[in-house]
Amino acid sequence: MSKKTSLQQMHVLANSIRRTYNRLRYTTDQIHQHTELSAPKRTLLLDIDRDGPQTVPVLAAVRSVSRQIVQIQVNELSEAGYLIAKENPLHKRSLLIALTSRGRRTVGRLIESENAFIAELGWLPDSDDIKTCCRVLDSIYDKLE
Amino acid sequence: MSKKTSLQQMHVLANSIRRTYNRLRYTTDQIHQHTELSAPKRTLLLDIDRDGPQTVPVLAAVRSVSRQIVQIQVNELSEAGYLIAKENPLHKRSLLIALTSRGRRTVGRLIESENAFIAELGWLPDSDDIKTCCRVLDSIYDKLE
DNA sequence: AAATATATGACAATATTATTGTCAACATAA
DNA sequence: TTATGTTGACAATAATATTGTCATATATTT
Repeated sequence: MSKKTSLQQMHVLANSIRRTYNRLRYTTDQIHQHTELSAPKRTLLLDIDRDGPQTVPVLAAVRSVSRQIVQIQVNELSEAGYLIAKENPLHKRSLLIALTSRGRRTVGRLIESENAFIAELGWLPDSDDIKTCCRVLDSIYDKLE
Repeated sequence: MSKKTSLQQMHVLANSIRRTYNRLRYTTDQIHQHTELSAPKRTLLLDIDRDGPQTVPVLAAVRSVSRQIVQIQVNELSEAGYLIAKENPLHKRSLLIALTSRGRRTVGRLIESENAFIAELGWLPDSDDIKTCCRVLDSIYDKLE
């Protein structure tokens, strides 16, 4: 496989990532239309649910966006009762943003709704292929850090 | 492999897609910082370069966004001399949006810059893995249509 | 310990992206 | 031909995001 061809493959992959991301966002927007949660806010809740309480600057770095916009989203989600700032043993000023019990219940419902949608779709990619896909995407993410 | 586990895998994959997409956008924004082209505009140019002239409604559908915002972006890119509307043999009113020669040169430079970045990075995923990754992402895109 | 540099959260101003809704004119289908 | 749908233009608005500033707390260096 020539280097040129691999480069071309990467452009094709980047395109697939982009359009699949957009369609995923569109589809999940539809699924969660009745909630007050936008795509970035759902992402924040899901990230914190999966990876545990984190500081705002860390959440921003993971998402490759400015810390200011994450701060705003976190503040709004906190006001709405989904998130709460907890003491950070490693840093007295930068608090850990955690899910409230309401936030946890909401994340549970989000995941449930998406699972129901997938079930209705009646299709999933091959399990090993999913693993490969995650591995490739995560390695790209890591290399671009 | 139980159904439950596959569902969980899908959530993990969705997360990998989202964060890799965001990092790709951030990185390419850096690479093309000196140009006047935002990420959505670059995407439009690249899409038209790869798939040929298309109508605004089709470009919007592929991207899962409203036709109005695509119309605006196309109009701005046309004013800037990157795109031009051409007669559509299949539809007298909905014109085909095509690259101008300036647009083609610009796309060439975009791809060149990204290739140079990848070269500097000195790393690419395994070729077969890229193929698998594209296949999985494209099948998800298709199923969610 | 003191001085310096950095990080954080709050706030403001602004830009960009995107949605929704409307309209007139045209195109397509019945 | 008539009915229906599509398209591009325009407007109003919302959401997302960047950039910059500031005061203060934290971390680092001397």
